[in-house]
Amino acid sequence: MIDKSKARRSTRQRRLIVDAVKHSLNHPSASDIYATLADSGIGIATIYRQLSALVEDGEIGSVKYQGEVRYDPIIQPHAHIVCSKCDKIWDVELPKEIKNLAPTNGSFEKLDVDLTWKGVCSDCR
Amino acid sequence: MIDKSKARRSTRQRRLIVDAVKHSLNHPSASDIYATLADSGIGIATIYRQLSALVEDGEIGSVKYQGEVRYDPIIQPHAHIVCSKCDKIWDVELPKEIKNLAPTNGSFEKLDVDLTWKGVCSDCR
DNA sequence: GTTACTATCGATAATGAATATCATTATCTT
DNA sequence: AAGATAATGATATTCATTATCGATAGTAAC
Ligand SMILES: [Mn+2]
Ligand SMILES: [Mn+2]
Ligand SMILES: [Zn+2]
Ligand SMILES: [Zn+2]
Repeated sequence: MIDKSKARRSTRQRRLIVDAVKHSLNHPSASDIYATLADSGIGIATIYRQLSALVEDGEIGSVKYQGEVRYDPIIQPHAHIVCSKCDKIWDVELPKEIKNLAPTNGSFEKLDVDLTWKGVCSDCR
Repeated sequence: MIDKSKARRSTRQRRLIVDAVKHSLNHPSASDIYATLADSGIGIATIYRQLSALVEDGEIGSVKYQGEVRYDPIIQPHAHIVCSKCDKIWDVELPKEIKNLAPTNGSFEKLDVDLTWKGVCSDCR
C-alpha cells in the first residue's frame, strides 16, 4: 500500500524504472523491466513497488493482458490491438465517436473506456 | 490442455457446472462456482478444467477482470460495464458502429473487440 | 557537514489464481 | 458385460504479485 499523502523520494531505482518504461516500445511487464535493468542490481520487489507507484502517480499507464500487467509510456487515453499469437501490444487511436457510445441507462458517472482489438498480426501469419 | 478431437463425456460434474453458469447473474469466477456447488463434492481442479472446456466448446463465455477469469452465460458478443468499487459486472449492448471503428492500417484480420466501461455504480455511491 | 527522521530498498516468505500430475473412477462403444 | 480411455479429485507446482522486516539512503533541520 502506497501512501499518497507522503512526499515521494527521488531514488536511483525510481529514476531508472520510469526511464525504462518511458523508453519502452512493447508495453513491458514487470519482469521485462526487471530484465532490462538486470545489471542495476534493483530487487524485484522494488520493480513491482515502483511500477505500481508510478501508475498511481499518473506518470505511466498500465494494461492488463493474459493475467499480467503491462506498462505503458503513454498516459493519454488510447486503444490497443493485441496479437493472440505473439502477445505483442500496439497502440491505436481511440475513436472520438466512442464517447457518444457510452451507456446511459444505469447511473454510472464519468466512465472510462477500455477498448482492445484482438487478432493475429502479419508477422504471425 | 483439452483435446477437441476427442468426444466430450457428459458427466455429473460437467452438467452441474454448465447449469451453474447458465443460471448465474454476476459473471462468477471459478471459486464462485466452486462455492455455489460446494455440497456437490466437485473438486476445485474439475471446476477449473470444466470451465475452460466449456469456454473452449463455446457453451459459455468468459471475461477477464482484475487478474481473474469470470464466466458468462451469454455467448453472443456484447460489452460490459464494471464497478471499480464492488467489482460487479453488467452486460451492455455492443454498439453496432463499433465494427466500422476497427483499425485498418495494420494487416490484422477478423478482429475481435473487447469493450469495457469502468466506473462506480449507484449502489457504491 | 552532521543529525534525525523515515521512506525506500532488497531478500525472501507468503498469497492467490490457475495448471500439472497421477492413481482411481465412471462414461461410452462394441 | 468388458475394455478402452476420458474425467475426476487430492494435491503438488507454477507464476505473478504482495507482505514482512531489518538495513539503507533521501531529505530537511540544525
Ligand atoms: Mn498503449
Ligand atoms: Mn457478459
Ligand atoms: Zn503476432
Ligand atoms: Zn459498485
